Amino acid sequence: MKQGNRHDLPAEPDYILISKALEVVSGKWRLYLILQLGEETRRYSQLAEMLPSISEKVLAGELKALVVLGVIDRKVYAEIPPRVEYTLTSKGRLALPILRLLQEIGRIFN
Amino acid sequence: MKQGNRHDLPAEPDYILISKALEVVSGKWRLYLILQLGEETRRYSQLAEMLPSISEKVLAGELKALVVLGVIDRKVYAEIPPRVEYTLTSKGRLALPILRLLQEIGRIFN
DNA sequence: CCGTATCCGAAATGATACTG
DNA sequence: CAGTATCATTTCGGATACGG
Repeated sequence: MKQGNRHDLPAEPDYILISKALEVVSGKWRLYLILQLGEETRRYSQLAEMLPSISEKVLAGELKALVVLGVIDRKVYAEIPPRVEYTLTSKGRLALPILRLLQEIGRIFN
Repeated sequence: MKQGNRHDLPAEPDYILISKALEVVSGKWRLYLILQLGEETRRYSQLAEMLPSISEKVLAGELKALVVLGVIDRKVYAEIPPRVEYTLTSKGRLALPILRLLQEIGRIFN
């Protein structure tokens, strides 16, 4: 009979976790958006300038998705004209170093 | 006037690198495929079993894309019946630890 | 055994005009 | 300023049948 099955599974990849990770980075702009934001706080218009060729619909949609995922926070100021600021959440800051490492992958295969 | 502009750019994310990195991981199955393969050598049919719900067209397409990217090697044996084996390239093995880290991102946002 | 060819529907992306 | 609404276009994933 089997005894002591520590290490029985050779760290089999978990599709659920991978899908969730891909939600965070996937899309043409999502990862780039997170990396551009970094530890800073940025207004909507600043982000729009940083990603020159993204359409408004897509930018707004990606930001909304990242808020829902818990990657970024959205703070609205009741001013005129309106001001909306985006910042990484604590989870987002936790993930940031790993996401920065992903750029190394790009370097490897370039 | 400005002097000594080392570090003028605060490590601005490079869209080219990021795109390349996303090519490696993106798609519903690509990252999962790499992680399942790991350091092993696997036949086409073995990979097909590991990803039960992937269609043949997509599996063949993803494998071909990963070969072109330089992530995996494809080795054909002139036997009957034919045998085709896939293995990570040296670049692929270099990238593997980072790709495994990506699963942690999934854990963070679960 | 290891794919390719074809077709289809769904999803992602984008251009543009408009609004609180 | 910070988005939403609408429509057009492109890309993706999947089912299935067939080929070397």
